Amino acid sequence: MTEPSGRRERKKAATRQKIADTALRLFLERGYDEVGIRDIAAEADVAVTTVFSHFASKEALVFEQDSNFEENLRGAVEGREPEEPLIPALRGEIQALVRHCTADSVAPVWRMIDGSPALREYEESMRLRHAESLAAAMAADTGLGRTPTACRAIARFVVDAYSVAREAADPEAAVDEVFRMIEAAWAAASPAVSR
Amino acid sequence: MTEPSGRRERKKAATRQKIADTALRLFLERGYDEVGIRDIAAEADVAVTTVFSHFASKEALVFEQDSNFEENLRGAVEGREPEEPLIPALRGEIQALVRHCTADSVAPVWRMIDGSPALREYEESMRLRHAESLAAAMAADTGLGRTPTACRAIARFVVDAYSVAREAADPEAAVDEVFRMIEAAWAAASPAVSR
DNA sequence: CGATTAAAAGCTAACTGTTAGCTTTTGGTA
DNA sequence: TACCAAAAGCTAACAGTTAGCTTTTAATCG
Repeated sequence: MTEPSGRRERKKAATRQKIADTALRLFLERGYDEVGIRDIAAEADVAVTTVFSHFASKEALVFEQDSNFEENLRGAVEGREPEEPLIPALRGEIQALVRHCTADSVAPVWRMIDGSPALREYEESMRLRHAESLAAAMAADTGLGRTPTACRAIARFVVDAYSVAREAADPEAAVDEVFRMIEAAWAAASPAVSR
Repeated sequence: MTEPSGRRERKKAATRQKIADTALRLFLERGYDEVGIRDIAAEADVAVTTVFSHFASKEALVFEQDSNFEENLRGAVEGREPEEPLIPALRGEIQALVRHCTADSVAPVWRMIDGSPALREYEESMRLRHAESLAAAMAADTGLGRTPTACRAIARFVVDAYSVAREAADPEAAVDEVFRMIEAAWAAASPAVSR
């Protein structure tokens, strides 16, 4: 029960990275559906079980870096200045995320995702988990003065904004458009307005 | 290319029904994860391939009757009186659907669904398809005067209302609460208000 | 240093949902 | 009756995933 001095963790991380890199490369070369787990394992020179000890599923191989989506959203709620309004903070976060996924450097990856129903489904259900986490963060902020139901609804709306924007012709404008709607919904959920 | 006189279709429907009934019974008896497709096929006395010729997946066996969710939503948009406002019509539909799934008679089924991550995911992705269909119906109604992006967003919000309400303590009140927010969002998407 | 422990990786073999390919049965029609 | 096409069946496989067990190896301790 002492501090591990690093090499083990580094090797583990290296293995993980090698698997992710190999998988992504093969996916882009041959197409997601054309690459099996056994192919990835062979090419990365690891056992199949090792792949699954690092990634929960085949789809997870594609979204390995996006684990900070959730954190970022929660952070936008928890780490904002006192009296800084919530919705614009969230809009900023979503705007940044949308900008990030529409960047040219990752375009092939997103084209692949859009082309695979399995990956689209996986992404949506991932976003749902993010929405639940966001709702929890909002519900924990007592200063907001909204019901848990309103928080859950807004959290979903925010994640919807991301999804809708990604398939819009002008994603950044779409984020603004949807957030104007969310702002209104948020205002309508204020206790002063309801009834 | 003549009119089939019925028996064939009746037998087919009977087979389908028998499979669905058997599956649901086994699921409720033993739990969703404890029942395999091969078990269902054996108990219903059909081949495994027959199960899949009637249902696209194991999860679909659970949601066999819910195919009208989509129709109902589309119908609420397309089949309403001229000048009848959209949002209340949709609220009525969602309210009816929520009431339907919280009825005592189907409670065990929904308890089962809530207990299985696979089923919850499947349901959510089903609802997403419904939202897309709803968005298309809304976009087709030229009288609404909203952008396609706004339609897509509202369609998702409406489906969110259903999901949020289902997990709320008082589902029907939650529908009303979320729809007050949706109403505001819809108003904010009006061309007159944007900017 | 050598002994020990536990994490990480490997191997094999299976399970489960799903599909392809082909044959048999059966209702409907000419 | 002969024939057609839909429905159902059978076998075998594929692909993702997991369980069970063994081997390697980084880190710790006597």
